[in-house]
Amino acid sequence: MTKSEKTRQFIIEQSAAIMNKKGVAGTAISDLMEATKLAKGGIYGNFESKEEICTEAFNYLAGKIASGLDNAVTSKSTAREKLFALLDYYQDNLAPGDMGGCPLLNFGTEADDTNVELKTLVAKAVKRSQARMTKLVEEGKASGEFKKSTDASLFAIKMFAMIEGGIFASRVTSSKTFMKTVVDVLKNEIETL
Amino acid sequence: MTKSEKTRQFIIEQSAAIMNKKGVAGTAISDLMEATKLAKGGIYGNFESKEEICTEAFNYLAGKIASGLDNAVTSKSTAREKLFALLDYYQDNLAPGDMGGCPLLNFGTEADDTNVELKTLVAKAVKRSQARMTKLVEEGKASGEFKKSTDASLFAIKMFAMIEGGIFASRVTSSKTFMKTVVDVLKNEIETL
DNA sequence: GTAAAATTAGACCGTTCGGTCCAATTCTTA
DNA sequence: TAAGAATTGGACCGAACGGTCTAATTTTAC
Repeated sequence: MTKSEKTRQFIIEQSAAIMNKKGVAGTAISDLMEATKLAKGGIYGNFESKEEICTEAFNYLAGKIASGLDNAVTSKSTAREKLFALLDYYQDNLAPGDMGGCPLLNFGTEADDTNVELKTLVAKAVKRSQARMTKLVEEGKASGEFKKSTDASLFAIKMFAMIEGGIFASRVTSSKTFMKTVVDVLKNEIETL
Repeated sequence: MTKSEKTRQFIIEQSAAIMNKKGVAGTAISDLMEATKLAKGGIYGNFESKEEICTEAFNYLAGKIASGLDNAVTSKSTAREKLFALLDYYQDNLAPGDMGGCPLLNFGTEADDTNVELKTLVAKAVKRSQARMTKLVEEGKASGEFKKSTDASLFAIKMFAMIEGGIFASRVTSSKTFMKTVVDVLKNEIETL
């Protein structure tokens, strides 16, 4: 990894955290200069535009969450445990107030009326998230843990919506109980699949 | 209603639609000047700051939705019908792509790390939304429509999370099927309360 | 170690930002 | 309808915006 590749990655990571909190429009290049301790030339020597930084920042965050989820999930053996671990990951890493919240939600709500390319990127990440959940339920059906009559993708959609809604409500009300309630409800429903 | 009161209200309404779509940070005063056909003095003669416009814009949108929901709900007689009407309202008015989406979600996700006062305002609106749903379920319990064992506020939290998550997913993926699925799931669950 | 290549600092650019201010206009009231 | 009050247009302000460019520095490769 060459020096400038490291610098580029460093800029992406710092920018991602800031943009996830302040939004893309709310983040100025000067914010990134401050966070990275780089001057303007250092930023624009590695990126063509703010747009590019924003795209890479989202991809970085989405990838980080994806691997975090994969990590949490693969350490478990049953489908039930895997779904529980997935829920715990969302609850512990995306809902708390000190984090920026869910990047899908943050970038998605900002982009949906303003930035077609970013919106498309977020839409794909949403579908991947759903697909991951669907797959876990399917696994449970295949292993005999869950009923064959369970509609995996239907439950995945429901679960995804509740998680994102729960993260939103928890963050805006500054209370983790909201997200906890949502996760508990989902865990109870998983037991009946 | 004096002239300037009308102008003020007009500015709020125009600004609300724009800010709900482009976000607060993404909306410039020049956008509001263009939309209202007013010059800068016309705007700042009626408001102290962009912040104030933004606050009023959110209050306007939240109020509009609240009265829209009240309207939809009061036209029905049973609790089941009222909850269905509420769901239909969200599905028809907040999820479609040509609308700006749910203001709670839009203003909330932007404000939660950047604007404490607005965040507080959104949090209150979230609680009112939940309270409305809780009340409807409670009414159903009182009338004998729903089981006495139903946890009204628990179901309200679940419903709220699913609605907001559904709106988000539908908008970012540009497909109404997501929201439709969520609403159908909720309607089925209401039948079992 | 040195020369060439890549990278960065920071002055600079035109534009746009939120906001002020006063003259001109438009409403209000009698 | 005339005088006074309220409202608005638009020039103006300093600051901040995203982005460019070049000279200086740092990496890299030999």
